[in-house]
Amino acid sequence: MEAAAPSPPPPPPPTATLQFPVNLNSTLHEPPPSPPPSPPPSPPPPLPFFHSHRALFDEMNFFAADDKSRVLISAADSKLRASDNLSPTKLDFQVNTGLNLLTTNYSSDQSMVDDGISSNPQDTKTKNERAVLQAELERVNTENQRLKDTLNQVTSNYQSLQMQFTTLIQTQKAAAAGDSTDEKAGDQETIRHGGGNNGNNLVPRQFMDLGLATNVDIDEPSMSSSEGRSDRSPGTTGEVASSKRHSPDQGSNLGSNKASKFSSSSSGKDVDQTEATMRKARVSVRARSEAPMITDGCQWRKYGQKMAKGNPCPRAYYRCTMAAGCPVRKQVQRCAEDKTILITTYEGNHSHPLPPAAMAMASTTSSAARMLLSGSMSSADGLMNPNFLARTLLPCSSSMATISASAPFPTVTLDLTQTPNPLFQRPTPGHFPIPFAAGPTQSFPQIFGHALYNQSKFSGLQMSKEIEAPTPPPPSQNPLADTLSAASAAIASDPNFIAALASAMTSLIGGSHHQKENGNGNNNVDNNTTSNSQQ
DNA sequence: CGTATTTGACCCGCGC
DNA sequence: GCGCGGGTCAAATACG
Repeated sequence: MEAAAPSPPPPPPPTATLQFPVNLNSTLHEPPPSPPPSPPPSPPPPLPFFHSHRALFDEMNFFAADDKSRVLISAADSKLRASDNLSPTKLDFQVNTGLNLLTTNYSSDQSMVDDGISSNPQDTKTKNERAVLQAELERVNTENQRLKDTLNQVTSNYQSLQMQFTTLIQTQKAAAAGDSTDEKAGDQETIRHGGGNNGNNLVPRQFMDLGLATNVDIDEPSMSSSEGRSDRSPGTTGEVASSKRHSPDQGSNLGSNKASKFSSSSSGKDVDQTEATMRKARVSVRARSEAPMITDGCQWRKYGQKMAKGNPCPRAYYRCTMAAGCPVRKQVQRCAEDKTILITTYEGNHSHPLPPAAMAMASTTSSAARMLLSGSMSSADGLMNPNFLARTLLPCSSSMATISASAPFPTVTLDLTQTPNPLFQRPTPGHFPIPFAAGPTQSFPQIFGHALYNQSKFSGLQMSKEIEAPTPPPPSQNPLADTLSAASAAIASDPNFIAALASAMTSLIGGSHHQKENGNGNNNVDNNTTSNSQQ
C-alpha cells in the first residue's frame, strides 16, 4: 500500500514521453470489446505481455506524470508568457524543471539554453530558444489534452459498458428467476458459451449476478467458507464438507455471512446461491517448490492432513494463526503428476493486518477471486470479453483463464509452473481456457510477492472452479518465456515493485468492483468482508 | 510447560 | 439408504 508512489519498477525513471505513448497506445488502441475495468486500457494485440505489464504501471505513472507535467508546463508557460523580459536564468530554470520530465528532446534545448546563459545574454539566441520552448510547450499541452481526452473517452466507454453489463445481468437475473426452482443445479452448473473461447465456457450462473457478487465480497465468501459451513443450512448446497461447530471467533465473521446467507433465503434462492458460491471462492497457486509449502508471509498452523483421492501425496490443511479469529485457510498438496509442483489453495480473507509480503498475496488472491466472479459473470453474459478479466487481474501475465463448473465453488488457479504461452496449456475438461492478450509470467511472482517470486517459473493463469483437475503443464517451450522469467525474477525481487503491483491491482480491482466496496483491495475486502468481526 | 504437529474419529454432502 | 470422499476437530504426541 505504500505503493502509493507506484513509480516504474525500473530504477531509471522513464521519460514522460515514453510513458505517454505507451499508455496512449494501450488506451487508444484498446478494442472496444474488452473495456478495462479501470482507465488503463490493455495494449494493442501485437504488444507482448511485458508491454501490458508496463502499461499498468505506465498508466499509474502516467497520471502522476501527467499531473506533474501539467503543473510544470503551466508554470513554465505562464512565466514565459507573463514575462518576455524574463531573465534567461529563470526561464532556463523553469524549462529545466518542467521539460525534463516531459520530453527527452528538451534536454538538448536546455543545454543550449544553459550554455547561452552561462556564456552571455544573446537576445537572439534566447528568443529563438524561447520560441522553441514555447512551441514545445504547446505541443506538450496539446498532447496532454489529447491524452486526457482519450482517457476520458475510455473511461466513459468503460462506464457505459459497465452499465450495459449491469443491465443485462439484471435482465438475466429476472429471467432466470423463473426457473429458479432448479437453482442449485442450475446455479451450480455452469452456463456454456460455445463461442469464442477455445474449450468449454463454463460459467457458474451465480456469478452472473453481479449485484450479488458485489454485495458479498468474494473475500467474504471465501472466508465464510471456513465458517460458512456452520452457517450453511443442510438444505442449501453445501460445498464445504465439514461444518460441525465453529469457533466463537469465527462466529463474528459468520454472523455477517449468516446474515447474508439466511437473509438470502428469505430474499431469494438466487441470492442464496450466489452467496454460497461466492463463499466458496478460492484461489489456488501452482508453483514449483521443493519446500513443503510456499512462504506467503502469513503464519499457518496445520490442523489436518488427509489423503486425497487420486493423489498419492497427502493434502495438508492449514489455518492462519496471525490473528485469533482469522478464517483464512489453505490446503497444500503436491501435484500427483509432478511432485515438484506444489498446489496451494487459499480460502477466505484475513481479518487482520498483514505484512507487505502477505498483503501482496492476500490482495492477489482476493482480487483473483473477485475477478473470477466478476469475470465469469461477464463471460456468462457474453457481454464482456473474458480477457478483460484476465487482463485486469494480471495485466502482465500471458496466460489463460480457465473457467469450469466442475466444482461447486469457483476457484482461481494461478499456475506458476507453466510457460507463458497459453496455447501450450492443456485445458482440463470442463475448463474453459481464456487466452490472455498480455502479460509475461512475471506478473505472478510479483503478485504474490516474496512468497512466490522464488518459484522460478510461472506462466499460466487459470481460472477454474476447481483446481483439482490435474492440468499437467507442459514444459516451457517458448524461448521468450525464459527471458521473461529471468526478467520477472529480477523485477519480482524488488519489493517496491511488488508493492506497486499490489497497489495497482488493488486499485484496479477496486475500480472494477468498487460498486459496493471500498476498493482498498484485499485488505479492504477483508475488512469489508470480515468487517463485522474485525477492526 | 507451552506450542505445534500428528492422526484417528467424526460430520457432512453427494452419488449410486 | 449406503458408501465414499472431503474437511475439521481434538486427543495424543513431539518438540523447543
